[in-house]
This record gives sequence, C-alpha cells and structure tokens, in this order.
Amino acid sequence: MSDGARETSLDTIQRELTAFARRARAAAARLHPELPLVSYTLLAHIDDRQGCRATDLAAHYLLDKSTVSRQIAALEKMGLVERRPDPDDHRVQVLHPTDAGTRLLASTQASRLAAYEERLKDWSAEDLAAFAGYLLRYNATGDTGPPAPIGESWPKPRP
Amino acid sequence: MSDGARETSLDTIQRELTAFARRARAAAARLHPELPLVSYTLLAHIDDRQGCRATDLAAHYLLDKSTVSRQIAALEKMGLVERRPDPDDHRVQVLHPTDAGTRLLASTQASRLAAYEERLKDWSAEDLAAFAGYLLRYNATGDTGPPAPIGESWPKPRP
DNA sequence: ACATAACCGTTGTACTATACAACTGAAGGG
DNA sequence: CCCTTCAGTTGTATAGTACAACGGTTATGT
Repeated sequence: MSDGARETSLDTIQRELTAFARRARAAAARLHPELPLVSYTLLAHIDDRQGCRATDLAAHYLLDKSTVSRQIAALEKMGLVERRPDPDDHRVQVLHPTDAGTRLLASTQASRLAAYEERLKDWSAEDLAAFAGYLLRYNATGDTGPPAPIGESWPKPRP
Repeated sequence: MSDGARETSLDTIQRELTAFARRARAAAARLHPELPLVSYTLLAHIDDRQGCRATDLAAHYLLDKSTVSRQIAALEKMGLVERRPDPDDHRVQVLHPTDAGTRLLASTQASRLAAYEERLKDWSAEDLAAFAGYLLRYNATGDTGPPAPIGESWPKPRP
C-alpha cells in the first residue's frame, strides 16, 4: 500500500477528530445545560475511580491543577462531589461523588447514551465495537493511565 | 442480551471521543502556539473551499455567527485571510486565504500530520483506513440536537 | 412599489475553560 | 532544623463561545 494512502488516512483522522472536537462542546451544552461538559467529565471520572485526587484528574486530562481546582470547587458548590481529608497525607483531598452527584451523573449519562444511540442507530454492533476499539487504541497511545512506559511522544516539557 | 455489548460500545465511543476533545485544544496549543486550534480549523476550511462565506463556516461548525465574525477578524488582522466583496450580494464577504495564510497553513498541517504519524506509527495502513472511515461515517451522520437548526445534510466531500 | 420578512455580518456583554505564576501548607530528607 | 518537593488555592490573563441588539441588503407578498 502506498504511503499516499497512509497519509490520506492520517489526514482524514486528523481532520475528522478535530471536527468532532469542534462540535463536542456545543452538542454537550445543548444536551445538558445543567452540567457543563468539563464538569461532567470530571464527575464521571471521580465516580469511576472513587476516591481520586485532584492531581490525578489534572494528570489524566492534561489540565492545569488550577483548572481542576476550580472545577472541583464548582462541583462541590453544586453539591455533586465532596472532599474528604486523607488521614495519611494532609495535603491531599480525596474526592467522592455525593448522592446527588451520582444521581445526576446517571441521568446525564443515560440521556447522553440515548443521543449516541440515536445517532448511531444505523451502525451494526460489529462496527460499533470496532470503532470503539480504534478510539480506545488511539487515546491509549500517549495517555497517562499507567505511568507512561516508553518514549511518550507528547510530554512537551516546557523549555 | 448483546444489547449490553452495543451499549458498552456506545459508552466507550462517547467517553473516548470526549476524552479526545478534552485534549485536542491543549495539544494543538502546545504544537502551534502561533495559530490557535480554532483559527487553524477555520483557515483550513477557507483554504479548502476557496471563496466561502462566514455563514458557511458557522453552519459547518455549529458556531454562532458572532464567533465566526471575530475569528475571521483575528485571521484578517494576522494577515492570513482577506475579505472580498461579493458583487452579486453586497451582504456577503467572500473569504480567501492570503499567500501568508496558505503558507502558514501548509506548514501547520505538515507538522500536525507529522505528530499524527508519530502517534500512529504502529498502526497498519488497514487500521488507519478503517479508523478514518469510521470517523467520516460518524461525523457524516446527521448532527443531532434539540435545535436541529437546518436540514444541513452535511455533504462533507473529501478532496 | 413598497412594506415586511429573511438574511449577512458586527458589536456589546457575559460566561466557561483554561494557563501561568505566586502563594500556603504539609511531608520528607539531609 | 533547613531545603526541597508535593497538593491545592488564588490572582490574573486569554481564548472561545453564546445571545441579543443592531445596521445594511436582498427577497417576497399583496
């Protein structure tokens, strides 16, 4: 297969992922004016890994700690998460969703899922699985899940 | 029963696409501090469809016209696009990239492509093609949302 | 033919998300 | 004990965005 085909694929991937990114927020905002996209994402993560720290969130999403701090503050003010002191280390705050947070998250996820189902209703289960697999694979490269083992092409140290 | 599998795929797609969106901007900013993501995207579109109107951009990216107006103004101030009056309709401005815009876009696209190549170097050409195909299909499927402003069938031709 | 509607773009205002830098407070080592 | 490192907060600045109100332009209906 020619390099041209590979380049075309890369170009398409770049273009389409970017196009998606451009619309994701707007779509999310329309779908859930109550729980902004970022808050939703962080809340979902907190719920997923119960008891995570703000620093974990920052590392996972490549966000500045100040950004996370403010987002968490907002979530707390909305009564969706609570901070618990870590007895072992008084610097850290352990984050947990409140009942309200869990409930709101569930309902948000449900309607979000419904929107995706609507949008992807014509896709076969096989295509969905394959697409999901590619996305996972894509995001896994260069992700900050398990401490990056290898070269890590994106660390971007500040000069 | 395998509705569960379908739901899992949908959930993964939703989660991973969102994760991507979360990082796209940061990554783009690090990669090209000179040309912000949004400006880049709009400039690319203007270059792609030479002679498009601001309203086209707004419709395509689901942006408010005021947003596009300001972005265009910024691009113009940077000397990357120019507005030409449309003789047939004095309301519209026809947008064209300047030489500088074309050049900057080319260099930006090149290094962006290189970043993707680096990131996806382990993927086979077949996987890249399949992933690109899924993304195209995803983005091409009717844009959802309560507003559903206009028919907007999204032709999305690829050059 | 003209009033009215539809449309294109700009500007004023406000809000979210974000970064960077400076700071406080808490461990952890010499 | 200092000194460094780490977790989080706060001050400040900027991009990106939406919504609403507006001015100019074209299309439509009676």
